[in-house]
Parts: sequence; C-alpha cells; structure tokens
Amino acid sequence: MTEIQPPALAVSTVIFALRPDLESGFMTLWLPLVRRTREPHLGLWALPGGWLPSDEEMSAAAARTLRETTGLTPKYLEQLYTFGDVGRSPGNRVISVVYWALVQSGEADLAAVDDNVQWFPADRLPALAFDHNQIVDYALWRLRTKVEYSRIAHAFLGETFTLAQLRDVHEAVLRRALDPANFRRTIEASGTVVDTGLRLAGVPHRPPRLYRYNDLQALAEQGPLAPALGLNDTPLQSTPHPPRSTT
Amino acid sequence: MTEIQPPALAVSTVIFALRPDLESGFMTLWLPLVRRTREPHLGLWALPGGWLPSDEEMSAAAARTLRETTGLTPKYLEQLYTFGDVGRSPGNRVISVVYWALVQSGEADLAAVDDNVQWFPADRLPALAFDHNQIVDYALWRLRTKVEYSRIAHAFLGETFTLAQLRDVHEAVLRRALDPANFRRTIEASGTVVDTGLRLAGVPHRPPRLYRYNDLQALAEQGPLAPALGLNDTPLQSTPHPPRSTT
DNA sequence: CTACTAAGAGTCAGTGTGACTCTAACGTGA
DNA sequence: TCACGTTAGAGTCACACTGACTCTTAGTAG
Repeated sequence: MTEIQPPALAVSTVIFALRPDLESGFMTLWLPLVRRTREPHLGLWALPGGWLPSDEEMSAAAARTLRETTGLTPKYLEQLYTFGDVGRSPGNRVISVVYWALVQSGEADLAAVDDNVQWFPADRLPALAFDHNQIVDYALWRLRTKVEYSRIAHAFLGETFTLAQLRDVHEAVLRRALDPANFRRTIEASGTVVDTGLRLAGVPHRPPRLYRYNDLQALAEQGPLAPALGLNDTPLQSTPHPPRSTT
Repeated sequence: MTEIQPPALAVSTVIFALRPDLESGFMTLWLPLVRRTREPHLGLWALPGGWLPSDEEMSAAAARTLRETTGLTPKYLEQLYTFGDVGRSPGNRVISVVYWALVQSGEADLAAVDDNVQWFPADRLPALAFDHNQIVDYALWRLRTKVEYSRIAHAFLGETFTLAQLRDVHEAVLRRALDPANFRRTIEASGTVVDTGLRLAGVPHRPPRLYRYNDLQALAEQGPLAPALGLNDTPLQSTPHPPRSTT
C-alpha cells in the first residue's frame, strides 16, 4: 500500500560562472553540476541541492548545499522559482525551491572538481535528472533579461574592474558584441559604477581606469522590500528582490 | 517535547480586482481577504490559501482555494514568490508558495462577501496575519512594474474593451493619469491589441472602437517555456512566466 | 622614436515618448 | 433641427536615448 505522504521540500541552485570556452575562444557561461549518487536518476547530472532542514532559512540552505558540493561562495543569490509539478519526480512528490547564483570567475577555478562534480557550458548541457534542464533554461532566461535592466554583471567580477571587463561579461551573457563607446556611455549614465581613481598598469596599451560597484544605486532598482544597507544577516551579498518577513 | 516536524507546504494567493473607490471616486486596486477561523492569528485577516495536497498541482491548488473561499475565477494566475523564513509563522515551519491573480472587474462584484470574506483597498490594509502585509506589498510592486513592460491589464477587462477602458486600468494600477493620445499610440504600436471592427454604441460622444486581446503577441513577451498556444491544461488562462516540467 | 592597440571622448542620425493641438462623430437640449 | 458639449482619434513638435561611427590619448613593443 502506498502511504499518502506530504510533499517533500528541496532547495536547489543554478550556479553561473564565466569561463573561457575552448571551442569558441570567448568567455561563456558555465555551471557546475553534481552526479546523482542514488535513485532516482542515479548517475545523471543534476543541480546541487538538498532537503530543507526545518530550522534553516531557504537562502542559507541554498548557499550551504552549494558550498558543500562545489566549494563555491556566490556573490549573488536570488530565488528563481518554485517547481512542484506532480510528476516531476518519480515516487513521492517533491517541491523544489530553486535559487540562482553568480560566482566570481576567479573563484570558479578553485571549485572542487572530481568525478561527481563537473563544469558544463550552459548551452551544451547533457540530459539532466528530473526537470533540471527546464530549470536551467529558465534561469538562463532570467539572467539574460535581468542583466539588461538591472546591474548584476559585476557579481562575476572582483572588487574593482575595468569597463572592458564589465563589457566582456555583458557580451558573454548576451552572446553578442557591444560597442565599447556606447557601453561606456550607458554604464556611466546609470551611476551603478564608481571611478576608484586607480588605473590598471602593465597592459600594453593605454591603462584603463578601475571602477567599483555602487551599492546605493543598485538597491534602488530592487523591489520595495529589498534588504536594508548594512543589515545583511547572511554572509553573502544577500538576496535582493525578495522581501523579508519580520518575525 | 517538541517533535521535529518537516516544514509544511501552503499555497496562498494575492487576488487583485479593480473597483470604484468611494473616497477618491476613481477606480483603484482592491483585494479580497479571509478572516482566520483558527489559531494562530485567529480573527485577523489573511490571504486566501490552504495546505497543498500531494496530488494537486500548485497552480490548481491556488485556483481552487481562491474559488472555494471567494467564489472567484481569475483570468490571470502566476507564481509570485515562495516565503519560508523560519520565524514567519508561530509553531511549525510553514513554507508558502504564493501566487498572484487578476480577476475581471465585473466578476469581482459577484464574489462571495460575508463576515469572513471582505474586500479591502490595496493601499489601505489592516494588519494582516503572518507576513501577509509584506507579501501584498511585493505583489503590488510586481503588478505595477509588470503592467508597464508586459501587457496584462486586459485581464481586468472583458473579452472586448475600448482603449479608454484599458487606459483606465493602467491609470488605476499606476496611480497616475496617462495622456489618451500617447497611450493609444503606444498600445497600437505594441501590437498587443486587435481592432474588432465593432464600436461601442449608445455613448453620448463619438463611439469608440472595441478591441480584442492579441494572444500571439502576448506569449512572445513571456519566458522561454511559456505554455504553448491551445495546449492549456488548466481551465484558467494558465500561468505565463513559469516553465512547465515534462513528466 | 615609430608603430600598434586599446581607452575614452565626441558626433550624427534614427527612434521612442511626453506635451500639446486639431478634427471627427456622437448624443443632448434648446 | 441645429448649435453645443464631450470624447475618439489623428497629427505635430521637442527632447532624450541609442546605435554606428570618428577622433584623440596614452600606454607597450619593436
């Protein structure tokens, strides 16, 4: 007899990083996947995640499972969507609250890679477990649309960066070349970026300025209940869009 | 001893309708709330919703609980966000997958209203149960931003409508007057609306044209996994953004 | 010191939008 | 029946934004 069980709650994360693509020579989007070590879908690649403990915040669970399996710490983490179709997982009903994360390119190389954790180019994925292919497609769509109206590209970069680096990020995400002069004009007008006064030396051309991200401007773009400045209670940059419930 | 229980899964919905506001004389956003008939927060107003049955799709559960409590059938239903902070509900952990819905103005008047179900103006709400005030704020923000880039305003209207009616909807949602000529130009250029050839007769002025909504155009605005045309498996207009998992 | 390359400023034309004007077409009331 | 009031709907103008492009600046590499 099949006992009626309540739906189980899982948290998964789509993690994006920029890495050089050997085939195209350009930077492209990659994401780390973990191999399933149990049924269902044993052996298939899947998004990192796990069951939600009763006493852990969902975003914290996303950050933790992501760190445990890949060793990464995201610079950006936001809830994507909750997937819970009845037939999406064999056996008991599973509801997955899915987050998406951006990690710095430099750190991506430090990520643990073994037989069970591996990076894949975002647009050349194998068949994944469950409905994870659709989840990744949706996350990709969100990233690409959001990078145009919001300013999240800096999450792929370090503390300071040149406009050329920032443009490279946009080009990689949007998969098209951007005019350097126009890109500069748009970014400077948006006020999301601040000149540090420093310049990047040692390059075989005119040395570019180094910019820093402007936190204040960024928060104005978010929803009404974006986390207040300096009150982040999570170690990471905290989720932006989502409201936060007061206890 | 408190036994460790897994988090419980609830589905709630923020329902919006346009109704005339006696105070301002204009149309404004209203939403139906239900009075809690049990602890916690007994007696407080709350969003309609309920526990998620194991064998029911989340969007179907949202539509059902909404119908059972208010008698309404939404023209638009989309997942909003999943709220699951540890302290948001006294007692056991509760994860709420929240949807938001738009209902036609005409139908809103038919909604069941009794001692335990009542309409409230969206920006003059009482203190609600749990974190439902924040949830409504977030839903309002989503509605107001989405009405500008997507074309969902028609969900408040009937099958055919005049541009003045559509403009009234936008004005009520955005809370500011819009230039009739410019509004016409923008809407016509967007292609989201089709001239039926009919005109609204009996008005004491020049009779306005009646328009119909253009489904094809609308779907292009949605995400990559928007439901295919004519394949809606739900009685309602189906959720747009969210992907759908194949079994 | 010259060539090369990328940084960064500036120009120009096409497009979208807010503010505004003007004409068309109905019902209403004298 | 005919001027009048009112809204529908077309059209105009100025300004802001953006893509394509040019030009100057400032470094390294030979």
